[in-house]
Amino acid sequence: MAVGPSIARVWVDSPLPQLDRLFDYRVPEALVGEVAVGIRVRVPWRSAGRFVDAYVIDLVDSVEFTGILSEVEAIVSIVPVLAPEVAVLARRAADRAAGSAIDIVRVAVPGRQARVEKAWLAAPPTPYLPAVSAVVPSGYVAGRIESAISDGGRLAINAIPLGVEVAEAVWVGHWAVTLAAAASISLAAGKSAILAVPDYRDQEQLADALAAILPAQRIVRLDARQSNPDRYRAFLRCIGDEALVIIGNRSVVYAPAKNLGLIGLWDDGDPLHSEPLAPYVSTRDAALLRSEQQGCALLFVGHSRSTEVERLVEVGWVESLSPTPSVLPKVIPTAAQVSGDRLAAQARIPSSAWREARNALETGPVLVQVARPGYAPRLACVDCGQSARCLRCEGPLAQKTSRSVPACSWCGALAVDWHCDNCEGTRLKLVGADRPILTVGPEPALVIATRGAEPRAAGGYRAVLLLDGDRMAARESLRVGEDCLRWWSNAVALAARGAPTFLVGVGGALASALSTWRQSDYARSELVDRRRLRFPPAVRVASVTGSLEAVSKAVAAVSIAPEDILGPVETAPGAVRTILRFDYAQGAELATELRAEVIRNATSRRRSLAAKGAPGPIPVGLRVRFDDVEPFGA
DNA sequence: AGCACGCCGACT
DNA sequence: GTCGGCGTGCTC
Repeated sequence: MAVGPSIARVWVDSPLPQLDRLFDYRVPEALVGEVAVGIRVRVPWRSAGRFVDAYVIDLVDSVEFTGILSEVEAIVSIVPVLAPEVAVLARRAADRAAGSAIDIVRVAVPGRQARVEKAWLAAPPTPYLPAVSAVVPSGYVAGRIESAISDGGRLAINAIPLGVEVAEAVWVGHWAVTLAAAASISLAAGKSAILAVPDYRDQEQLADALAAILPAQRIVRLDARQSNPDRYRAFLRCIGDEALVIIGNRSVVYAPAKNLGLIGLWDDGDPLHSEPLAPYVSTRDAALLRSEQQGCALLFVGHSRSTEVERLVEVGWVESLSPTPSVLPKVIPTAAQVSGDRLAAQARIPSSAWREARNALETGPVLVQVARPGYAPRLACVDCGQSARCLRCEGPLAQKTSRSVPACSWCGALAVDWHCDNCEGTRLKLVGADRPILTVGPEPALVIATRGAEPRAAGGYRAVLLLDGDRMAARESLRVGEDCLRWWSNAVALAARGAPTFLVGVGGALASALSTWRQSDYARSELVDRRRLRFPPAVRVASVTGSLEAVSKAVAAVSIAPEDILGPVETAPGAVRTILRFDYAQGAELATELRAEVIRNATSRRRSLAAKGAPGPIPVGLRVRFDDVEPFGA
């Protein structure tokens, strides 16, 4: 007779903070041996006939709880979707952020799809997968990346700003090749790898780079763009015995990877890596926690360096690695000398840049990066749809405002008497953002793209113009410098080897950091400033939001003194926000105390049902957000 | 969230 | 006496 542990300890699937702990249920005779750690079950809740979903976190023989235990009602699925190490990670990440573990689990585990699950369970257990041979990463000191992966090391890798042809006419950034090679090393050693990228376009590149060196059966995509069945199917593939490389956007960091050997993050400074759902744990922080917990390697790869990673380098947690030999792209800041050409001066483009871009356009694609709103809609011929070009210099036409006469973004010439050079049409229309273009060919083309949405060009662009640098740099934000450097650096990396990039209208430290390609130095000096000003990531911050009474009460209840209490300021009608500024060493304790306040607020808050007739202010709960940089304009 | 428990004002 | 108001507390 099979006897198993008879008590299941579960996390119930509820957003209520006061329920974020283990609840014990007896495993009925009929389910002993079937109820397993990591599976979803259904348990009775509060009163007869009511149930909630729950995850089995532990199976034990005895329990401290002295009341009467209820029994597990039913098994939702026998698949252990919440791996023990992911449960531990969820607990630790939630604790650090004063949030609920189940909120992390909700991000980590996709919804069940019965049909998909049935097919997966019916499939033969782990078909044999082709072996993987390790690919040596190119462009870095021999053995450095390899040893980091085998020793569970942590590196901040400066990516090589070039494109690589990984298959016939398939070009990707060198960064993708580096991460793919790293994954192959891990897989060859029998360990899985998780690679997280900020967005879909990056994921495409990474998938291309991986496909070139790994069997398709070893690659799993797990991202938010997938349909629920696709996502669940991909998720289930991770729960096997074979080492896989799992790629996706931020939630992929919680994938149930078998025998995890490596976590790689591309462009950790991209705001898409920050989680908009409570408890707002960024991919970077989750990766740091998980790599430490599981002893796996951790690679941050980027063309520029975030201040957060630079801080980790300075405290010695992460080691910086630059390409050997160094690769220096040709970046020409053109802040001071504005063109002598009268018309080009109007558009504030130096004539040298203007001339080179024009010449480059004879031989191949040219990229023009513009700031997000304003310029972005392109002008096209009403009749044939071709993009409108300047009659004088072939530059892109744009409208400053909806009322203004279209003008050339390069030479400034007004597009009066314009005609289409394709069909001789004379009318222009604004074309909104049509489907995003991911790639362009090697033939001459003028590509105008908003920052962060630049297509990659086969063989690289012959010239790159960073047109709205001054506009981007003028934004009022704590992170404006590192953001600009990231946007520009990523665009620079799309240029062909030796092709020029012109940074228009920007000077100073930012321009020299870009032209000398020393983003780490910039991050370091930025961090010096943040230390002086006591801004994150030199210090940590947490925001506390809610009604004035709730926030005041919570802040007053904190026993340890943060360095600073800023606010409260009104952020919405009836809601205020206070910011606590504190040292890293205080983080854990502060999180614990604020968490207790959130729970206290949730359990004591009562709506005045008397005011039914009069719709009073919407009652707001107490919300705590750690490392919230939004108040700093990020 | 819901839902039961519990302790004070007008009632068959 | 007791029916029922909704503030308070709990969920294994």
